[in-house]
Amino acid sequence: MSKQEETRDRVLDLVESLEVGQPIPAERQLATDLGVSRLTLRAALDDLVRDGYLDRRHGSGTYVTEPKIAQPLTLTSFSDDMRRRGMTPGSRTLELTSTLAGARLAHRLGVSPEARLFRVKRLRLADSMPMAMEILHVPEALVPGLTRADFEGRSFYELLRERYGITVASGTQSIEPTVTNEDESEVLGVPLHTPAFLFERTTVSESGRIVEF
Amino acid sequence: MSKQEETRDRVLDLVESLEVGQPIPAERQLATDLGVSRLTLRAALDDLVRDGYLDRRHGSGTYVTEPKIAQPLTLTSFSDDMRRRGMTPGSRTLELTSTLAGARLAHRLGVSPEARLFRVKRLRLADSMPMAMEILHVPEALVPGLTRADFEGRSFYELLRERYGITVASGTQSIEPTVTNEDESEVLGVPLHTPAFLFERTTVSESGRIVEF
DNA sequence: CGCGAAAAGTGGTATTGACCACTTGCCAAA
DNA sequence: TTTGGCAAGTGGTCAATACCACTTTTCGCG
Repeated sequence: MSKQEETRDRVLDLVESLEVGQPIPAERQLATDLGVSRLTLRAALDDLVRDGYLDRRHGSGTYVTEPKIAQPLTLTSFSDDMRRRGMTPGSRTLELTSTLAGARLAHRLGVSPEARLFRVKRLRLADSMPMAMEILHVPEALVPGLTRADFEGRSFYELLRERYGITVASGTQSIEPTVTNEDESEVLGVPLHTPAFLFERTTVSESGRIVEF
Repeated sequence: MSKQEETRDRVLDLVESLEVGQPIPAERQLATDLGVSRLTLRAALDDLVRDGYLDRRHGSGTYVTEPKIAQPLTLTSFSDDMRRRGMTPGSRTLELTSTLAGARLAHRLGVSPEARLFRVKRLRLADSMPMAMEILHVPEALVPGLTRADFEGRSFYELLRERYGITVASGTQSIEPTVTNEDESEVLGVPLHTPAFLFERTTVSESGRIVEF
């Protein structure tokens, strides 16, 4: 964890504790508060601005932006979406690990930071062409005994319903532009820094439990 | 012109004078050579790496990459391309100015740096939706008396043929990913830093003259 | 009281110096 | 000759400082 990344997270915590439209402390002030140089802080802020959390105004200050909502997309699975476009969906599971939730994810999922989560990294295919990379976080308690094979050839939502009796009730999805990093470029087979979209989805089950992030 | 941009251009000149695969001087060396700080130089190099001119290798050096060729796209105009996709093409001319060629453009177009060029900035539409922004550079000598209206409602290639008797013989096009800057975001009506593709096209007329960049 | 200039505070950029992480190639020891 | 480690050179990161450009606020002058 580089100092810049650590700073980014610390600032993000601060940002989320503020109201939308409120300014964050000045760069010089915040840098000394966090014990880092202004350069490092600025690099961290650059990230947050790029990710849409903050808005810089030269000569004025840096402000918390409204949460990115984008389009309130209809809640569909990737599988459905691709089929509608006349393509054959598929997926390949790159990684299925068990991790601790940690502060951020725990907050978003509404579980204890010590709760264990499945972290699933999937490559989504359309007509056998890599289309997207997906990272799911699901509390282990909700889907005990999940295995890698469970993800092949079916929608995750179907799996939830048929095997665990969990019906998806609602969800919100945000979408933001980004560019692929090295790892992503490799698995997707595209050049470095190919533009891509980052989807962030939170799904709530019928029983009110947050299922997926 | 900020120092960083100026540095970028100077390095780009250097890069284009080197063979593909050759390393450029070390950052510390190059920075003192150009009389700028290493940080400034690095910011310039970041740009060039992002644009695909250079490849950094930690602990080894920074190397000139192969020229971006992408797909040897079939030579089509935007108009044709859109029609093939079942959309109605259109364009809006945002800007039509007369400029001096300058060193870089002169080299690419094979004209004198003092030659005057038309600089045409067009917004390309598909079914009235902004799809792309296009900047053309055409030597004035080739298309005397070009006006803004000439660009509306027809392909630029058709215009060349019908009015000036210039038939496009061949062309090369490269494509690279980028994100929109502030100006582009505004005219295209998309959020800042939306991923986009940057097309770079050089067109050669039947008589061997380079027409467009 | 109104208004314009100045001042203070903000982000934007650049410099210098230092240290770390990684790669490469040389050279001595086996 | 082979091999291991070490040293030099590279890009990657961070700190401290300074100055510039812009915005907002303040305050004095009319």
